[in-house]
Amino acid sequence: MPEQNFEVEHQKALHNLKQNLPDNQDLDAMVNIFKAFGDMTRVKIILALAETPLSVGEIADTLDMSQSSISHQLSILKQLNLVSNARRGRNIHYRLSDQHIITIFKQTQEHIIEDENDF
Amino acid sequence: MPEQNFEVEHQKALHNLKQNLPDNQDLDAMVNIFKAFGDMTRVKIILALAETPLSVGEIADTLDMSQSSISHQLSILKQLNLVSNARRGRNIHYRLSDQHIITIFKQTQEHIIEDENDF
DNA sequence: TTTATATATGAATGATTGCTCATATATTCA
DNA sequence: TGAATATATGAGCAATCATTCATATATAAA
Repeated sequence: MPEQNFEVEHQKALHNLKQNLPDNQDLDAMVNIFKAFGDMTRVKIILALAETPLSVGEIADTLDMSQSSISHQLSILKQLNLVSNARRGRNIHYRLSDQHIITIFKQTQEHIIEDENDF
Repeated sequence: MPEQNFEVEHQKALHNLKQNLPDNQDLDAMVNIFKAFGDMTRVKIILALAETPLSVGEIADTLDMSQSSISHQLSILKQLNLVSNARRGRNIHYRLSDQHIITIFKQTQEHIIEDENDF
């Protein structure tokens, strides 16, 4: 009876899930990063910074958005350690903190592409 | 003058960025997926489904949340093709659509872990 | 067919969020 | 030092969102 075997395995997995509920605190950090990625402005900022470090003004100019708006978003990205900044002359240049970010984006693109092929 | 060289390269990159603005339509799909990942309930659902397919009721029970709430969230995940479903007896079982999702989560965990090591 | 069970769905609501506007802070230049 | 420039920040507002509650739908069991 393979059908019953499946059911037994399923019940075991279900029981394990209830015991091993994923830790809220660890997941929180992940959820916050995904929240940061879940906004078009921030994604565009990240993609721009993937090409070259940029000042706040350059980003605002490139994305055709207000300085204030960009500054607000950068402070969110900075708080999450997704970007870092340093003064350069009279500007402040931002850069990506690490390359994982781009890997995550690429991985997501692949999911989307596979999806499109389903039709 | 390496300093000026840097500046020239930077100006080139900046100019390219303005011409090659990332395509809104493509990015939209990505942003929507990240939005889906940017919620604790949905992340927990996904992590649970990574272990085994589950019915709506089983998910609600495992996460200790209302059936309605879980059902609403599942419909969001389904619309994005992140999960699929199929009737099994009197229940409806949900499963992850593809394994990319877990890869993305793991990649994000690695970013977080590297971050913690900075202190 | 009637009843029970599982899931889906729509409206309402409180909370979160992204932008704008005004203004504060900080650094450079004259 | 004083003026100009670049960035940051706080309050306010409209829009989005996650949950709840009530109820509809659909399948299975009796």
